[in-house]
Amino acid sequence: MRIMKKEASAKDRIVEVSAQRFRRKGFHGVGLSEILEAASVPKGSLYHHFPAGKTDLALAAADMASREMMRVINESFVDVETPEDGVTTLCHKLAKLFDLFDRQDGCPVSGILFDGPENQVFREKARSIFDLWIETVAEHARRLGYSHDAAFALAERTLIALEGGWIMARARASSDVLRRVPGYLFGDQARA
Amino acid sequence: MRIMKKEASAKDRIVEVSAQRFRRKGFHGVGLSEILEAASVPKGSLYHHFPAGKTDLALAAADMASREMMRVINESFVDVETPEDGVTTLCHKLAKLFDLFDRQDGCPVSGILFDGPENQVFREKARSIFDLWIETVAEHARRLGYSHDAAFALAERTLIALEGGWIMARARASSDVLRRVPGYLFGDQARA
DNA sequence: TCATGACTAGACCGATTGGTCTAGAGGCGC
DNA sequence: GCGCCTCTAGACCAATCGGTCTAGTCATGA
Repeated sequence: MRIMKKEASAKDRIVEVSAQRFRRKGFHGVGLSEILEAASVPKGSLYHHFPAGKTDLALAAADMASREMMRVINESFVDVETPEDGVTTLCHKLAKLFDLFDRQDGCPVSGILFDGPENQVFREKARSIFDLWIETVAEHARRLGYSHDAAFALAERTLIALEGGWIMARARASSDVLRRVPGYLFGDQARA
Repeated sequence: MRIMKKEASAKDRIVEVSAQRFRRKGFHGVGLSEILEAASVPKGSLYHHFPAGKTDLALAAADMASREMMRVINESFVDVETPEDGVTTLCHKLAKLFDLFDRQDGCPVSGILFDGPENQVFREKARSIFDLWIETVAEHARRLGYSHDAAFALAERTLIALEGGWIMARARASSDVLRRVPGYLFGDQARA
């Protein structure tokens, strides 16, 4: 077993690069050769760490992306007094991240898992990750006083809007629409 | 020039099959061979009608999908008295369509155009199609009494929620969430 | 010090990819 | 009948795909 990781293990490098590339071009849009070259890892290493190949890699990349998203969600709810404030912060954080990645990247989960093989496994993975995100937001809302059902509704509403906003942002190569999401979720300007 | 189209021209068949397959598996997830076989069209015909090959095909498929979406939008606003009613009908129509296609298909535009080549053309196409949809919904809202800005906000809000809801529906292989969208857009249950 | 196992390295493979090219089928105007 | 032109038909191509396999490196534990 390896004791010291010099900088980042080959395994970690592969997963990170994969997540990055999949996010931008989707599962089938990236070849293993591109990933391996960018990660400076030979093919043998890939199949040592991920015996099932590209499929394993995609699942691992999705997991990593999910963990990052969880971190962003939880950070957004630190020191806020209302769920609305937390959700608003979350939207702005994601907008900032979107800008950081050249305004080109989509949601990692949908990018990785929806154009994959017809594989039921991929769909199920996407479902469980989305549910995890929703449940996490909902828990914060409950902690801040929302009822069980209202918290779930707020959380699902939020993630729907974020995913949709993400798509729009990508089409326009602009994060503006993501920043408008809190207004759409909570604003009262909805009436004529 | 051809006078009579027997059933559907080879060109139309290719586009239709392409749109169908791209929706489910994304641009890179489908091979030309699969499309050609399903459409019963030889390779020569494809490159006669679409000299630029798969790229042309994707753009044509996106256009066709967009036209279908426009039809659904316009149908949803026939004989309704408020924009809210139209949007609600639209959500339910899309949910029904989603069920019709085995609960597996994503939004055609994002599926076709986001995992395509890095190509700026694809992104721009996605943008213009989404803008068209939003503007169409907005026009209906204005016709039904909304102010210019309020109509745009409602329309953008709606399409964001629909795109996001579509993703969630796909992950869960269930259209339930799409049917909840109107409640999320207009309901007053948002408070704790 | 040597054997072991984790990991690297990349040559190699068949299959499939998108794309090109030539040949010919068939309807139309003359 | 003839020539034209649109469209069909599919053989063919290089490139790339994901995946396998063998050889070798290297740190570790006995």
